[in-house]
Amino acid sequence: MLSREDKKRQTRKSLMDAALMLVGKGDNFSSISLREVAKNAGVVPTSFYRHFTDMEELGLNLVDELGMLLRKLMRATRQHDGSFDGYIRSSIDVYVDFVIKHPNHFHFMAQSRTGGTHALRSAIRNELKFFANELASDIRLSPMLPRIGSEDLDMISELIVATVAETTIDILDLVDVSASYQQEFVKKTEKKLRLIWLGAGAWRSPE
Amino acid sequence: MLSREDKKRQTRKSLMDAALMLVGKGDNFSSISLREVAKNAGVVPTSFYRHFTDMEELGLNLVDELGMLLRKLMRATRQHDGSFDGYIRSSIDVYVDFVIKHPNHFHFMAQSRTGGTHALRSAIRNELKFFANELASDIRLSPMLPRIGSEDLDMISELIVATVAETTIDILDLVDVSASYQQEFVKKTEKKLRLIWLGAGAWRSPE
DNA sequence: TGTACATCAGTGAACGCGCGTTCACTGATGTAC
DNA sequence: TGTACATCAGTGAACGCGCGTTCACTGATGTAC
Repeated sequence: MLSREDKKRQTRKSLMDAALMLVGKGDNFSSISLREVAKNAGVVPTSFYRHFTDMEELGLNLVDELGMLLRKLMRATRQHDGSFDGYIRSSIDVYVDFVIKHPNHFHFMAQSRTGGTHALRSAIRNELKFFANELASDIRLSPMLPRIGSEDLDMISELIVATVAETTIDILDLVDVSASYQQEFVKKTEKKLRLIWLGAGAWRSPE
Repeated sequence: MLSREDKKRQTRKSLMDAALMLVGKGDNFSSISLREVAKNAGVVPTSFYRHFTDMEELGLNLVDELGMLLRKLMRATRQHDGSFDGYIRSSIDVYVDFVIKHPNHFHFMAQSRTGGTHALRSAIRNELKFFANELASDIRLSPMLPRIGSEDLDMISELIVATVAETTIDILDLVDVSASYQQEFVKKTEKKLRLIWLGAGAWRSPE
């Protein structure tokens, strides 16, 4: 038997999942109604208030969930086999699989990053900033770019994260497209990151 | 005296401007109501139907307007003074000024690219594709990257446009920030594009 | 273990409001002669 | 130039609907003794 607390957690999860499902279906998070969310969670509209004060608070909790996913993604990316040549390729493969596995979260992220309330936008910006910082740390600890200054490493990490973010928008629109086209897309993305990496290798920070 | 046709064009413009204004104010285009738009255009809601069948059609016309702006931007960017070293820097300056001058159109673009209806998203994707193609043509006609294959030039142009698009999101959030921070931001953006350009210079297309 | 009471997640009725859309209309502008 | 008619952008009333939010409630779970 579930405790009262467990049941509450479960309903809360249902509400968040219902919102994500509606986003995945094509609705914009900013125009999803509280009543629609409650209905899809199998609960009466007034129950919503037992969990969130409004849709924005639910959204902020979705950003937290997204943050946890991104951390999971980082761990997965770090478990590459050490061969540097395959590093970029395997990272992209991991990333594409990850986005395809959690499309709704990434739809929500892409949407709310540009179209959410101020609080939502800045919460998402923070997550992406964190991601870029982690990437910079990884590079810093590796022997890959020894000559780059710390500030420039941040710049490079931001550039990589931005490129990945742009790619994500395309991946999400790629769902209903042939497998061969998907493969071509992954190849092109790989080229873009290799080119950035080439530029980073040639980059000289001011002394 | 204005002709009936002129007056109609004027009202139509007011409706589109009203929608843009609401987007600039922070509302999401996908949750702006037809009635709100009509009210802000100084017209009764039913008048809306004399001009557009629904908000999506108005949005598609905003994309057309955006397209014209982007063409104007290209022309402005091409009028650089020929010195290559300053090319990237002056392009960025032109771009930042341009976004700051038309913030509402760019807010609309950023928002609807990820959060609009299918038709809106693909209309915007086409505009960006056109922009990238024009950029690729310019590079192709210049002596800047003679060794790059045509397909790879497309890839590089896409990468540049994607970076600019990401930057745009930041510029739009930069409005209420100190001028010195803005300057620092422009410098960082310049570095990113220089790094891509460095990578492109080192890139070797497969024979 | 059993009883009496407290907690509180979820209910259901009700509210006032703005929504998109319909319809018949008005009256200024445009056209034909 | 003047008259008679056609066009059509904009009006205003009306509709049914889903919205967010309030409120008093119910009844299962949890706690104290």
